[in-house]
Amino acid sequence: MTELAKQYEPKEAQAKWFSFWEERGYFDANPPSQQADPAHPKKPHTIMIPLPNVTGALHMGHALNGTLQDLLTRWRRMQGYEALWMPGTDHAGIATQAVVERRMLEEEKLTRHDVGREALVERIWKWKDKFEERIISQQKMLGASCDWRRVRFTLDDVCSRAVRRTFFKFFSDGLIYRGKRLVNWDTYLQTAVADDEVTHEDVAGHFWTFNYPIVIQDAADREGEAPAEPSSVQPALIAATARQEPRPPDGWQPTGERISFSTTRPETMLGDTAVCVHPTDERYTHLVGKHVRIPLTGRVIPIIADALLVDKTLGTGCVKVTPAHDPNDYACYQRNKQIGVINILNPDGTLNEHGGQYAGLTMFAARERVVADMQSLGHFEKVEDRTIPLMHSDRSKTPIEPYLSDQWFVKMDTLAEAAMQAVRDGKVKFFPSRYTTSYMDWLGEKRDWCISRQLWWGHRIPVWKKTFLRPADETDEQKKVVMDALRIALDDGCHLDTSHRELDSGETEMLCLVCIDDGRPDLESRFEEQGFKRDEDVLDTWFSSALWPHATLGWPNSTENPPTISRSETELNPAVEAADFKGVPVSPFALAMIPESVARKLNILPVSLDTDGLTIASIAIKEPEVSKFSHELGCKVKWMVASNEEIAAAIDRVYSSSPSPLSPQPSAKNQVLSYFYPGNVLVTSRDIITLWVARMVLTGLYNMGEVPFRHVCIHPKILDGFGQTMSKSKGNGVDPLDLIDKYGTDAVRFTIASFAGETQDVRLPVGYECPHCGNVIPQTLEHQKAVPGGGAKPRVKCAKCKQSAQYSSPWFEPDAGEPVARVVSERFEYGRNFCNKLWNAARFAMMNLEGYTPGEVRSSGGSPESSATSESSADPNRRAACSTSDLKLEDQWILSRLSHTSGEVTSMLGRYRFDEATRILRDFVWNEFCDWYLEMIKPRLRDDAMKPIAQRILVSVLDTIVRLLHPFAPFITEELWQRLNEIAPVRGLVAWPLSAEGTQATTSVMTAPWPDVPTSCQNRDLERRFERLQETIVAVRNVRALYSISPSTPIQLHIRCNAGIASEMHDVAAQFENLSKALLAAAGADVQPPTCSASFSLTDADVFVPLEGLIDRDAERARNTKEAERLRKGIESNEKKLQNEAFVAKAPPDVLQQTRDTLDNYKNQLASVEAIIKALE
RNA sequence: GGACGAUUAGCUCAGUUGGUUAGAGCGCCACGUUGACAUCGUGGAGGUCACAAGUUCGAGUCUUGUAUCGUCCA
Repeated sequence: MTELAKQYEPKEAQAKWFSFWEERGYFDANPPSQQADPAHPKKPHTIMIPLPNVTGALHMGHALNGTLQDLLTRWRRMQGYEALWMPGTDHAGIATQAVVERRMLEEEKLTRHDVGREALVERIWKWKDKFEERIISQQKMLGASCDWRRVRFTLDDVCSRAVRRTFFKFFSDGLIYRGKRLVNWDTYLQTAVADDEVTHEDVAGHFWTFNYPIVIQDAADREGEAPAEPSSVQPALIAATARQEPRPPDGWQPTGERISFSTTRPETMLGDTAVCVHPTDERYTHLVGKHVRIPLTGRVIPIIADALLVDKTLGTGCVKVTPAHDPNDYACYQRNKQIGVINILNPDGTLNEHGGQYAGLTMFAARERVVADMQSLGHFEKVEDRTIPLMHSDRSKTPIEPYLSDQWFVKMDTLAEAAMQAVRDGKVKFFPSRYTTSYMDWLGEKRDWCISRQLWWGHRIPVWKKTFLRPADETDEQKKVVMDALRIALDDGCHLDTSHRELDSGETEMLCLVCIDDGRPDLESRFEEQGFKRDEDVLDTWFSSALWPHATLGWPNSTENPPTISRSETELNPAVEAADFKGVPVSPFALAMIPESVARKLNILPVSLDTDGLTIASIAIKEPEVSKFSHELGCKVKWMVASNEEIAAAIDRVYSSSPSPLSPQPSAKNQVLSYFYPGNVLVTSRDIITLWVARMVLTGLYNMGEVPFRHVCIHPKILDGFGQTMSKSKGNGVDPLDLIDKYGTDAVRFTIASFAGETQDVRLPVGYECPHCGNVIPQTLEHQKAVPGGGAKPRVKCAKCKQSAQYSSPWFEPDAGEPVARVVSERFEYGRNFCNKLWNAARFAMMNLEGYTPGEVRSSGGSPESSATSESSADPNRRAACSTSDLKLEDQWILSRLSHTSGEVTSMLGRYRFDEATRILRDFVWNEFCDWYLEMIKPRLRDDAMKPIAQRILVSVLDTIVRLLHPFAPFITEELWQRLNEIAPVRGLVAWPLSAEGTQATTSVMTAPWPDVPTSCQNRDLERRFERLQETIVAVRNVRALYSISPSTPIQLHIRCNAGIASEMHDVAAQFENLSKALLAAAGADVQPPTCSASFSLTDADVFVPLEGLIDRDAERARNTKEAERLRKGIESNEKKLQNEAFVAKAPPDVLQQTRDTLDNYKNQLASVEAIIKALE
């Protein structure tokens, strides 16, 4: 047994234990047939990770989210559940494609159209591989106990099948339709983006007022005839230049009257199809039904009345209507279809041919020309400044254009209703419950879900289409061709949908849409041979994430378990030679965290894990790979040449050990799906309740007939020090690895868990640590925003050492070789200090376990049979039973508190009150176990006769603390568990055994049972007596502090109290000496205060400390006078209450009694204090 | 514009069905280090519970309004 270091070294523990757990398969969760005892399967516990995007690295939000899930998973695993935490990542359609496209443009000046669909997708896959590995390695550094064999990706084969089948089911059930809709068009990415993917920003803009001339048809020519309806598109009328006002169509003459309207987007007038007024607006009623001419195009459009679109009190009371480019106008069009729709926009955001002379211009350029031209034509009235809400794409950060296009939709009415009902029925519960509202409100709108995206990265829509032109006089031969084409559709694996449209020519256009099910490539080629073309669009990324809870478990495959990655697959590539490698020293922590797949790819070999007291381990690595390696792991490596012998030995060692492949598990049933579905709890943040949670419930019910999880735990968000949400665009993100590096994983996890209550979001002020002097420089908004301008990287200045340094920022990589001020946050010292306290408490315990013998403690009067075993008779300290009467006050007290604590922690975890659980544990360990129990047993540990029982209680309590803390701080607890196993492999007390199996400690704390300390250990009365002891000792310490009496100077104690208390005081007299160097000189009712003593009045006792020559009578009198004042105030307020008849009449009896008791206590204490004051005069 | 939440010590946050003198961590002040731990110990100072009205014997807690901040949805 080596003595523990004085300080906990997180990196050593982290390096050792993660691979220890993973190699032994502790993270694996298996269906019953693969469990140790298939006849008595464990209960499943399932958590599906909220899949992170492969867009980039993890941030604090992920760290919080992951910590809580791992905590729950480890806790349930210890409780005996087969606990699955399913890992994986999301392809994140738009986000990822946008990142890759942007980078490609910046670095190679290439657009996606330059490289083509296939090449772009290939590039994105490479990006995905890189970030998926990085994300997984980050999660492992956090200690994530996911079943890593089951890691899924939303675009992998398993998930793809689920997507394909779901789409097919939706399609066959008529829940998917294709329609023209006004969508949010991202002109940069050239795709529709969902409402949820746009942000609203107020920007400075203008509000122009123009007018259109009223025109009527030439009365002379058209008398008595209804005016010809102008066709909606009249390109022929578009003039070559706006300087010359285009001629109106034949027969339309201006009346000289004009109608004024205001707009923030003048360029859209090119797509106007009407002018609209309020039906009750008397200023305009005479104009309704008449027409205006758009000066720039000459097009004639009607004046209509619509009560919903127009607010007659705003502006001129008249608005232009551009159905193709404004959501409200589009809604108006749907009520007034006769006005038609003109789309003036190309997908890239430039004007199309309907823009006439403005075609090819961007919307912004067109706006300037339109305003100028309207002005020169005399139709401009005025312009004013105004802030206008402008939608921006969350992905490309460019302005959104409302745009009319063909999209795919899912009908939401019945699906949403089922998802709402599940919550109403209590099948899904939110924690905290208030989040139910946002879920219900959003689903209640039942807005159809636009699922198509014009992207290349994603699940391609499995619909093939072909248009057939069917002449009005269709011949049999023609009909046969069509029917032959369709006949092949009569198959199980596909579903046909047709729609017809009459053309002006009299022909019928028949659009055939064929959706083909998963696993039918034969059908795909048959349709393609018939000239059917697959839809170009891909699905909204939320479509696949909505299926996550069942797709990852292998649905729709009902006959086989989903494939897992066998650990043997991650063996190194044997085609290597020693000469290829160089040794690189890294921390063993980093080494242990190298993802296996990276190790394989980069040919990394662990040369040595022996630390030899240094935090250095070596790996062998191919030289050209070093920079890549450094980048992949986000850690810095220094060169150190390992000897060839060392490397050769490492290669031998690695390759001579034969891999042990997991045997494949054929099964006629997908047990994984049936066993682990539905999940228990989803842990997520509130901003995706609608986008993701609601949709998972919906698809789970639709595909599985069962909700995907019972509980939804919504945790707070971590904000920066200024109360802003952390985001890339704000530059205020914090990399959890910076914090882990500085404080250790356990400290970060424990602190993070302490944030997770149910009330509100939490602020995390951070600073930069000066690399020169270690001083912390608080982060400012300027630091967050600073980006390198012209090459020079921004720097922080240290107020202490006056030097400056580059700092970690999401905006830039600091220059190589530069000292970097990393992000730190004092708040994590909470967790770090606690870990250190725990470490040292355990260190102390283990230093005092010399000669420990396992033993039993029975309740008083318990059967002594086990003490009759052969070995116990020889040595009374060995396996000897002792009864609770042999236990000291402090032993019984700590067991009582431990029972209370373990019960509370379990209860709080069940309610997802992580903050409360950490607080309870910290208070117990620090304020009770360390501050009182350990201090009180020190004398006994030095006494061979007293030692055995103290050691047994100490081991049991420490053992329980380690187990209770394991889900919060896995690494330190494993380290302590292993150390404890060396010195005390058998632990536990009979009254409360380690587990049903016995008292032998498990090989890992991960697999130890969750503590269930019997409530019979609790003793409220004893705790109260203990509190009196504590109070007295605190009072004595108080005296010492007041009179600056050094702790080594012995003092005397005279206690005036009743006989019962006096007897107790004598029982614990040794503790007065131990804890406060105070000798109990006298205790009893007749104790007289010694002259010149400092005095304290406690609830049931008066304490006197004789201080001959030390006492400052004035100070003592002042202090006691102050105390008397305080008591008088208390007496006054309580008397006032009791004099209040209404209070006496209405307050409940217990409150009344409590008030009376308090008053009595105050009065007694005041009497004592007054006596003390008198004695001082 | 709607919904939800927040406002408590210098900072970051707890505070249960209304009921003693409103708590914690950090920071601050004083004292202390041969003995598990200075990432420590002992003691202390520090709050009109955002504001206003109401309900109640009694309000940090319940109601209404105001202000400020945040998030989500329009």
